[in-house]
Amino acid sequence: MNVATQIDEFKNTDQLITESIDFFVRMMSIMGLPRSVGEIYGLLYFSPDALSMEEICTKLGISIGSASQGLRTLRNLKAVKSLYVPGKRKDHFLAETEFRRLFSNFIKDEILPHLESASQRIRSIEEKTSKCTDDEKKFYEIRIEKLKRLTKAGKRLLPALAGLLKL
Amino acid sequence: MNVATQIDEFKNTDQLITESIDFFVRMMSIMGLPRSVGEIYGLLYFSPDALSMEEICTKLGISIGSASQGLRTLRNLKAVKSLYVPGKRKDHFLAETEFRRLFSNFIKDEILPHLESASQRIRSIEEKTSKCTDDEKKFYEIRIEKLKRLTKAGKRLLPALAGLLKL
DNA sequence: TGATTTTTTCATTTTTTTTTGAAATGATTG
DNA sequence: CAATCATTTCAAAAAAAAATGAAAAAATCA
Repeated sequence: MNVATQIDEFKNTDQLITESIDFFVRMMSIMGLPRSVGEIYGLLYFSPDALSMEEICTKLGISIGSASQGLRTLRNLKAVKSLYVPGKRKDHFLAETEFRRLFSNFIKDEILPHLESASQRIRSIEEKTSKCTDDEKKFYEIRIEKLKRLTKAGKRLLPALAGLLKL
Repeated sequence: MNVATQIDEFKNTDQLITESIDFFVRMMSIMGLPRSVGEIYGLLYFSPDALSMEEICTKLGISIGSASQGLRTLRNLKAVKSLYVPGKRKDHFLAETEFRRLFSNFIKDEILPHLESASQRIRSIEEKTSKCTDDEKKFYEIRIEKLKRLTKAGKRLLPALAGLLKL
């Protein structure tokens, strides 16, 4: 294999990783996660070998602080797992490729808590209608009912959504 | 009705609106929409009468720029409709309370376009594997297949999700 | 245990997003 | 059609979010 071919192949894998990073940066940003989180996951997703935090920093050109925080986020979502590599001291990370689990964790951690507190807030709104006139009450109660149905539907549908992702 | 009662009732409705704004600011922020958009929708959701932009600015203490931009966003999502009020020059706004439509517009406008461009990006990733060795190719192809299934499932499930929201 | 390496934390800086409001544009009225 | 009022636009300011990296903490080794 000559040098030119080596360079070609290097560039090729490199471009593939770049596209992967681009893909996941956008996907994670839809979920409201910072750029660095998408970059790390995108890098790991197409890495055959587990990478250390240092390698992640070097390859992505991000700080150790970002890498540490980003890996924590991904670990919490169960989107990466750390792997013991014999003879090496550093932790090594692999992408968890089951998106179903990733999304169900995202929904559980980031969305459902909001829906829970939403239910409380609706109850608090409901109390505030007690002193209204009957006409006002009627108007408010219809809207409150809609909010209740919305949160109920959300709590029911969102976890089901993750379950449907049989990939 | 004495003054004390009037004040009580004013405060009561006021608190109700405050809670409503709080509710929708959080909900819209899950969808990645700015605070002001949630504020406007929260105010309109519990307003029996259509409000002008000026009234919205005054009641929320936001600038006309924010109100104009926020109303545009909400109009695009079909989350508010403007109403002609006879004898008045200004436009007046009412909340659209069918959440199903609101979410399906959100998915259509904000999520599906990303999924479309994701499909293209996956194709681009696929091309980059052509020069890899067979072993590498095998590894990459499995992951690419997973990405394809993910975007396919997304395109199928997300619109269905909005349809299931029979409120 | 003490020395060395790795990881986390968090105050500070940088970047990005949102808001503001004055000027431009558009709409309505007499 | 000129005058007035309403709305949009957009450059600049303010606020919020994310990234940085040095210091602290934790883990590993000999």
